[in-house]
Amino acid sequence: MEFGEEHYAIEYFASRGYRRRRCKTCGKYFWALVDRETCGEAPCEPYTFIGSPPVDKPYNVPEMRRAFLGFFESKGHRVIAPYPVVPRWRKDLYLVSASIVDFQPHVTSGSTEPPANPLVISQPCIRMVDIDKVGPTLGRHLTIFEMGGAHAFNFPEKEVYWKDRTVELCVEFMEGLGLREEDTVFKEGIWSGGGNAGPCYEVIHSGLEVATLVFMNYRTINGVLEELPVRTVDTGYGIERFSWLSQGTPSAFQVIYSGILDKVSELIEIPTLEDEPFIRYARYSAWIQPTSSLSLAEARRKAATLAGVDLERLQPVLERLEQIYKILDHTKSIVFILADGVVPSNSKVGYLARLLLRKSQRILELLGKKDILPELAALQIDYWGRDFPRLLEMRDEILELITYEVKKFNESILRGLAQLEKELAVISKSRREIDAEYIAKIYEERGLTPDLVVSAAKRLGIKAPPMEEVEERMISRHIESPQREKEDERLIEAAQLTKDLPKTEKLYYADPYAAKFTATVLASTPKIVVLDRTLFYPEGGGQVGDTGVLRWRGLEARVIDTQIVDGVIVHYIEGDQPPVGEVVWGEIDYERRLSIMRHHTATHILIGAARRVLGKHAWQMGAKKEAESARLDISHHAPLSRDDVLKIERLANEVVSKRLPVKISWLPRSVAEERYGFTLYQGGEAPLGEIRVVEIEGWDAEACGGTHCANTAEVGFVKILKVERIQDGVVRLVYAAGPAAHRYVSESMRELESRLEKVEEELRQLKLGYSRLIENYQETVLREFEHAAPASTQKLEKVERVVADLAARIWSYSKSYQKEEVVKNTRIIFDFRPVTNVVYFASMAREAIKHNSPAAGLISGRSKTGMLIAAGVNRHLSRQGLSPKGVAERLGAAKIQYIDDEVVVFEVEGKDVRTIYNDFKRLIENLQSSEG
RNA sequence: GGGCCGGUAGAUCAGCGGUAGAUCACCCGGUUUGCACCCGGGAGGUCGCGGGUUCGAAUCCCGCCCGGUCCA
Repeated sequence: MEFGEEHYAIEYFASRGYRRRRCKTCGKYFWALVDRETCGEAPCEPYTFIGSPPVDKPYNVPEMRRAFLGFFESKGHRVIAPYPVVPRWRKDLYLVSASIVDFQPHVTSGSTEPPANPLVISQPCIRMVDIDKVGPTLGRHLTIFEMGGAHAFNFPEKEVYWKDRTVELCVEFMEGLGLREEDTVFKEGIWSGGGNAGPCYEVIHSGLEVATLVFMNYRTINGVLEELPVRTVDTGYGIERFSWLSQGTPSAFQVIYSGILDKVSELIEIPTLEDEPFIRYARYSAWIQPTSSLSLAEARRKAATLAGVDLERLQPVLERLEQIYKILDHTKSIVFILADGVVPSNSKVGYLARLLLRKSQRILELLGKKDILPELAALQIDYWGRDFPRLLEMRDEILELITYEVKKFNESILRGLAQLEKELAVISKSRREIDAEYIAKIYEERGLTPDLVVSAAKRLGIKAPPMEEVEERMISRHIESPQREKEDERLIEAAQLTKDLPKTEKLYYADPYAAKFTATVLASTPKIVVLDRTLFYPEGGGQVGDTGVLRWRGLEARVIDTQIVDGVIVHYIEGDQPPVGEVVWGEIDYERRLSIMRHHTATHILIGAARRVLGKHAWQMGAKKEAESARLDISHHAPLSRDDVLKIERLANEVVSKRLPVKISWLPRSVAEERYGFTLYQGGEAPLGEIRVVEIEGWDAEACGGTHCANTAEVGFVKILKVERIQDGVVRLVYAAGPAAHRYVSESMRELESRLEKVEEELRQLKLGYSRLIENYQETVLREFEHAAPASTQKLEKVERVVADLAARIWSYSKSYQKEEVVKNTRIIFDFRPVTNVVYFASMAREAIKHNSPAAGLISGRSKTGMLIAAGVNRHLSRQGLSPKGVAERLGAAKIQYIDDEVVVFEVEGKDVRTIYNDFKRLIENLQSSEG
């Protein structure tokens, strides 16, 4: 693409006496007041501002920003507050890379009014493309910079200004700084992007490109230029570059970060360079342009040679400085990105945040300062937060995310290194060398940077290829063809049918509670029906399409799904096919729709709750609202704790019970953004035109096209059913609302109950089995015990102890005794045991009465001669006058086998168990009543 | 969204077509009691899930799930 001279030869230049020339070095055309052979842009010429700034006085970045905004404000532009660096209003970009991005595509396409016209903004922009050049080029490349954008949008009915005025304003602004017009060069250029294109001027001063003036007035359709209805003046003034120009320091970083450099140097030593050679080198730094055929080292050497400085002497200090510059730049980018609620992850913008963090952390580790990243970030937040308050608002969250991410990174590296060393140990036995391919593979698989792999290899005495070769290898691995997107076949079919049809009238917005309507059939196939108007909500914004029925002349079609194609709503049907022109009577599945609405409103309630519980970094990453349940994906770095979930659920239900009205309003985009902020775009980019804002007052406001309850109370009840981590940095909540929630809760309770019953039964069986097992063992021991009479007293005592211990265990584990009842205040415990033994029974009785209240125990068993009984009376009970001896007498003991303070074991004859128990019980009852 | 790597005992990992292993942690015994002790013994595994190939699959193939990583 090329634009002829006529696109650049403007009235302004003619009247001022500018001439068009061609640069001897780069061959590009430029316009200038005075005769010159080259365009003047480095590297056609070296920088001339370094060491001798052409601006009246030094400006730091905030000062230059104020000067810029102030100038254009005085020229009738309204100052607009900067937008976030993460463009949630569009999905084709991860980061805002230019000020015009703020107004694309809605304003530049003409579908929305700009917030002001003309307007001026200083927009922080982030570009990752030149990340590897940041540092060595001394500030010409940055990942984050402020683009001073003066924009005018020219509509057919309203012209604001075009090329002449744009150039005039530029010249005037620069002259205000003391930059003489004679030294300024306007280089012809072409700008294109996003299907739009136009001519532009690159504004050069003292070798540096300080601004670009773009005139966006074409779109390219199949390579052919076509005029746009809205012609946009898109100017970008490099705020940092103007500041640099005004101070003439060797590097731009000295200017940009002057406000924090002192504090940074307390954390990490920043070397100083002998001024003279560094200034000379810096003037030629534009020659540092590493490409695939020119390595960074070679580019640096070239600049040093041209500057006539000894690179060998400069290099060690220079390299350290470059690393520090990188850190300064990257940490600023990080805090801006994180301030907009990005959570580092392994995909999309989260990955870019992670990339910056990891690159920074690696450099710090190489510099021996692996712990200071959060502190550096804090310095950046506190400094830039003065001009961008949202950094301060997010301070704690940003630092938390950074600390967490660094921790994860360290773990990942450690894990990777352990693995690598093992592998290398094997390699060292045979080959004793690794190749670039291997190093690249390790980086891709485990994230270990080449320098880590090489140094690990060297420790083991393995040869590694030079870095250049590795870098080349890594670049070449990524030249792969992009994937083609699969289109939904159903939608293709629908698109053909709907191509020439008018947009469907959406009845569901007027009254989301309406269920019945009539409409005329505009098109139909056996599978698809298009009506002139409909109540059926088409799938969109994560809300599923409606189902229902269409009826006419006694015929019927079941609507199984609803979709929208370019504004035309398509009903997918089963059954009869309505002819075109037929008036049909439609009814949506009302209960289903109501449930979906409850789920949709619940989703808005939940995202508000999540942001309050987890932090402002919690953004909606996706959502789906169906009839049975809904799900919401939110960005969050850590797994959700049970407590987090409970809090979110509780907050959500509080909002439900507060009966907050859900208000719907249609607002111009800029008004909505100003009123509600960019959290509007939870659901991603909003369609062009006015924004439909769904607001739960004091809680949540989102751009949303879905159908909602009129009041949060209708949601009824929100229950989170499941929480899962679906991706690094993203957690998913699955939940249900209203009757659907009730169904889930009651079903799961029923299931829980039946499972509990099973478990209890199993436990009972297990205990029984266990006690039976012990008892069997017991029997063996007891037999031995009985036959051991002639053995030594010592041995006998030992066996007795074992028996007593076992009895206690059986008692405490099984607790499966026959009966427990409380008579007045006394607990009576009764058990029957198949195995009889005096010691065993005594222990059992003793266990039975271990309570902090009056308790009596009765253990009985059938012995060879009759019944063996053990009775226990604990001290709480014996205080009331009942002694073991007394019990034995009253129960008719034939022979006392054992007795102590608490327990008595005796034999009885001719009585059954029931009688003995009743006697025992009466004994205690009488005792009580006589006491009372 | 795509590519690559991985998922085997509580932890870290080996095994990669023919009876599931090592180290640490755990339990028992001994030894020691200046401190990642040592010695002997032991318990612990639907080899992520599902399907296929095979006489035979942790191992090969396909699909899914989970984790890591790189890229957009």
